[in-house]
Amino acid sequence: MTRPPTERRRTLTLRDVSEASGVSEMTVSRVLRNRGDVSEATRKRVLEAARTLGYVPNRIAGALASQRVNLVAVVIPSLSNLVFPDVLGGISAELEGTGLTPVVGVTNYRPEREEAVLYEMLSWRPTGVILAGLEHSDAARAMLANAGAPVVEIMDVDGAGIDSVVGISHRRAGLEMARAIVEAGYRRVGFMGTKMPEDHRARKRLEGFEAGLAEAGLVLEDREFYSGGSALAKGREMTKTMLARSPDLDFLYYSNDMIGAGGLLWCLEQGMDVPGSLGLAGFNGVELIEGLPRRLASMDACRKEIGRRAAAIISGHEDGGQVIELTPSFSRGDTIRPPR
Amino acid sequence: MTRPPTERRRTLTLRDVSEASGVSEMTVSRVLRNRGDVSEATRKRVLEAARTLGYVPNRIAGALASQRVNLVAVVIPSLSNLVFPDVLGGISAELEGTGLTPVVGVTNYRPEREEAVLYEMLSWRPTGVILAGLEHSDAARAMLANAGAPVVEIMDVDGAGIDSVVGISHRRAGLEMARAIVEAGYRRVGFMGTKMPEDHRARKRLEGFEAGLAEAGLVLEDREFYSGGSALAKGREMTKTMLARSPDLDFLYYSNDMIGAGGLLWCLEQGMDVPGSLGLAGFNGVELIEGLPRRLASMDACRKEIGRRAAAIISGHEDGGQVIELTPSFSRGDTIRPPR
DNA sequence: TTGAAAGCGCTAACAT
DNA sequence: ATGTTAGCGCTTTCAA
Repeated sequence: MTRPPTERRRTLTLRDVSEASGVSEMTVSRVLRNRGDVSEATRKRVLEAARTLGYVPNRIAGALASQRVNLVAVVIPSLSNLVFPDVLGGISAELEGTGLTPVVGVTNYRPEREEAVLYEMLSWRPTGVILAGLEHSDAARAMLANAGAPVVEIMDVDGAGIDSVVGISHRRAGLEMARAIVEAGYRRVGFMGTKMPEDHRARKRLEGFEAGLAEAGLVLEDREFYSGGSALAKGREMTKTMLARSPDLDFLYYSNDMIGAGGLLWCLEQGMDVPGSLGLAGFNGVELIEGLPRRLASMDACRKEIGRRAAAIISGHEDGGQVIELTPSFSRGDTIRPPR
Repeated sequence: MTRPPTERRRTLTLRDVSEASGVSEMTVSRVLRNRGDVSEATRKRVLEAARTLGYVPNRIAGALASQRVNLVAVVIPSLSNLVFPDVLGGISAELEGTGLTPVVGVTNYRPEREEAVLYEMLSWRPTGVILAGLEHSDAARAMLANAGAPVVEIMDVDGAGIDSVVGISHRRAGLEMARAIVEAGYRRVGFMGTKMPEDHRARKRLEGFEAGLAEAGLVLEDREFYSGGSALAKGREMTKTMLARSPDLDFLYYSNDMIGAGGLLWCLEQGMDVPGSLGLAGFNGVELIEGLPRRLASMDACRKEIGRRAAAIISGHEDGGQVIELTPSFSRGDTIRPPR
C-alpha cells in the first residue's frame, strides 16, 4: 500500500522561466542568484516570469553543478530534553543571514542511530557538521574524517575531538557542584539520574561529582536511576523512595533540572526544611526553574552559546580546529544554604 | 571573514569505488542500492571496496538522476513549545523503515519565516510536506500547490486545507472546556495566554471558549497576555496580577499547561482552595502535569497521533486528500471540581 | 549478470 | 550584458 516512495510530478525548471521571459537560461539563473551583471530591464522580466509561474529553483541540480550545499548537519540525541532546542536556537541565530540552513537529525542516544543519521546527512554533502558529544563509533569517526567538511563536536570537552570542539567540562561541573555542597556543610549526599549508559555527559558529571566528594572524604550515600515517563513525576517518586530508604541524607543531587524540580516540589509538600536540613541541586539552568516555589540550585550548561560558537565555526566567522571550553555558571538558588 | 560559504574538499565518487574494485560504476551503483541481479562475488568485492574507502554515496547526484528524494519537509512554529517535539516523535516513528527522512524547519510563528523556510525546503524537492496550521500567505499556498508533492497541514481542522489535513478542532476544544467549567458551576472566569496574534490555534481555542461561556450567558471577566520568558514564571506572575485585579474570579483558563502549572503552584502556595473556590485548566496534556502537586485539568492535543497520521499520508500508508479530525481527550485532573 | 550511453537541472568557465 | 558549452555524480534505459 505504500506509495512508490518518492516519485513526483514534474516541477518547473529554469527553462520554463527562460521561455516565459524570453531570456536565456543562463541569464535567468544569474538573476535568480543575484550574480553577475544583469540589466535592470531583463532582471525585472525574469523576476516577473518566475513569480507568476511560481518557480522554485531546484537546489539538487544547483548543488550538483556548483559543488556547494548550503546545509549544516546538526546531530543531537534528543529534542525532548529542553537542552537541545536551546542549542538549536543558538545555531539558527548565528546562521541567520549566512545563507546556511541547519538540518537536524536525532539519535535518541543510540550509537547505531547516530551512525545511520550521519551517513544519511553526509550523503547530502553538507557544508559542515555539528554533533553532540565526543563518543562516536569508529565508523562514524571514519565518515566524519572523510566528510570533507568541518566538524564541530559540541556540549562536552572531556575527551579527544575530531576537528573543532565547543562545550563545557561536565566532569568539572560535577566536581564544582560537589565542592559547593561540601563547603555549605552538607555531608550525606544522594544522587538521582537517568538510566542511560550512553549519556556520557551525565556520566562524567557524576564522576566529577564523586571526585569532588572524595576530596572531602565523602562518598555518595545512595543513588537511583530512572528511564522514561514524566521527568517531573519521576523526580518526585525517586525522591520519595530514596528518602524513605536513606532518611538521613542531607543533600540530593539530580542529573537534570526537571527531576530536581519534581524532587523540590515533593520536599516542599512534605514540609521539609529546604535548604536548611536538606539541600537540592539540578543541572542545566533551564528556564523552568525560574517559576518554581524556590529557585533550584543549578549549573548553566551554556546551551545557546555553545550553539552559537559552533555555528560560527562552520560559517567561518570563527576559527576551527580548536577546543573551546566555556565556563558554566553556578547558581546557588534557594536550595543550597550559604557556605558556613 | 566568512569562509566562502560552501566550498569543500572533493569526496569519493562511485568511480573511486569502481576503480578500487575493478567493477563498472553501473554495477557498483546496483550493489549499493540493492537493485538488479549482481553475483555474490562482485557484490562482496564492491561492498568491501566501498567500506574500506569509506565511501558515502552522493544523494545530490542520485536524486537529480533518479528524480526521487527521500526527504519529508516538516514545517513547525517552534521547538521550545513541548508540543512539537511530540509531533516530530510521531512523524519519525511512522517514517521509520520507509526510507523517508523528516527534515525540520522552524518558523517562530512568523508568516514571512514560514514562506522562506518553505521556499528553502521545496527547493530540495521533498517527497512530501507536513506543516502546522491552515493559515498561510498566498505565496506559500501557491508554492505548495505547485510543489508536486503531497501536503499535509496538521494540528488544526478549523478552516480550509490545501490537500490533506490532520488535527483537532481547537474551537471545539475551547468550547468543551467552557462547557465543563460551566457544568461544574464556575461562573466568573478569567483567561491567560500568549500575546501572539499569529498563534491561530490559541486564538480559536479562546473563541470557542468564549462561545461556550456565552451559551450559559457568561462572559470572560478578565484576560491577560504575556510573551517571552519562562512560561512557568509568567503563569505565576499573571495569576497573581489577575487575582489582585479581579479577586472574585472562580476559574482561570490558561492557553497552555506550562503557564497553568505556574498558576497552580502559586495558588497552592497561597493556600487557596483548588478546585473548591478556584478552578484551573490548561491545554495540551503535556507529560509535565503528571508531576505537579495536583494534576492540572487539560485537554490532550493528540500530538503524537497527529504526527503519525500525517506521516502515514506522506508515506502512502494512508489515503490523502481528506480532513482527519481527531478527538482530544479532556481530563478533569484535580483542578476542576466534579459537575454539580 | 554486466556494461555503455544519455541525461537529470543547474552553474562554471568561457565566449561574444 | 548576455549567450554557449561542458560537465557535476549519479541512475535510467537499452544493449550485450
